[in-house]
Amino acid sequence: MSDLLERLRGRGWRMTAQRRVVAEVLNGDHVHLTADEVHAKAIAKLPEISRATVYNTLGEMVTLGEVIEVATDGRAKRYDPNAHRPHHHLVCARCGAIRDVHPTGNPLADLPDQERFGFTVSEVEVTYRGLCPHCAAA
Amino acid sequence: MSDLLERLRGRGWRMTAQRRVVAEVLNGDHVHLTADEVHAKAIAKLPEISRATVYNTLGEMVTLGEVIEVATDGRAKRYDPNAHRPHHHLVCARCGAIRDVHPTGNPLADLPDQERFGFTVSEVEVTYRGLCPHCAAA
DNA sequence: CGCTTGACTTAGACATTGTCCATTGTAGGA
DNA sequence: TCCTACAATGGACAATGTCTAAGTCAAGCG
Ligand SMILES: [Mn+2]
Ligand SMILES: [Mn+2]
Ligand SMILES: [Zn+2]
Ligand SMILES: [Zn+2]
Repeated sequence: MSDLLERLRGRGWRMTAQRRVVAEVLNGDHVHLTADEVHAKAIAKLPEISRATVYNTLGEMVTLGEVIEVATDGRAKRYDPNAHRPHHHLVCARCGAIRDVHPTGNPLADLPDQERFGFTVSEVEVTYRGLCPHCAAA
Repeated sequence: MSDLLERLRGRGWRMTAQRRVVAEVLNGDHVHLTADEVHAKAIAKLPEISRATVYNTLGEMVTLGEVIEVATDGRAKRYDPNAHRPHHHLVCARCGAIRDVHPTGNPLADLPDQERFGFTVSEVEVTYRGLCPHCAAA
């Protein structure tokens, strides 16, 4: 079952049906759902779950570092349960499909000092864009 | 004056006071304003300019490739007049300050074939995050 | 077990960001 | 100067996200 759920239990969370369902919906690989997509899938399992609870629960998971917020387009944020293995994203410009990718090399090392403007740089986020096999064929 | 304005004129744009003002507001380096920030600055020069016109004009500039849309946070898109020199971004996680940066190396080359899942990858976008000198001092 | 209580959920109002449309205005050529 | 196609405007609407007041319930305790 859900690793995510186990970790949350271990953090002293009160276990409610709503939180269980949100965690279940987020289970899996290459999962990058918007809050409203999570809500829709959650409703299928627990019809009375509210939008506010989905937003609250996702926000808490992010705060705990168990879920990552990803903003690949200028639209809705996406929620990514793959929080414990650093990775980047490959996005289809046409259909929006998103895959986790693990580039070689360290982009942080590619930013020279004189390009840092005195910033303390701690993090880097890489988004590759292109066409997925299906969209490229069309 | 505005290079941007010159290029737009060259593309056969009808020159209106509104378009002139939007182009003026976007003039400069390291400029990454939201649509509503552009609107606020535009109003200071031309009080009757409407929000819809600012959105329209920005959208047209993006379509023409004279301005880039940047989505560094999950909030409002930002509009970047630096469209003719490829670059990436360095963002202060605290105050939101954004600088253009030019990393060495090519991140596209760092994505191995087996990490491409059959995608045709054409573009890569890198966002560095950290603290600007001012925020790091506080 | 069945209370108690503070944490959780809910519905819906509200905020922000962005899009669309019908109407009015005007830049630029004839 | 006049015409007209293109542009600007205000406001309705849509999508996403935040907040609050009131009701509900998980879980620790007697
Ligand atoms: Mn991911
Ligand atoms: Mn830029
Ligand atoms: Zn696709
Ligand atoms: Zn800062």
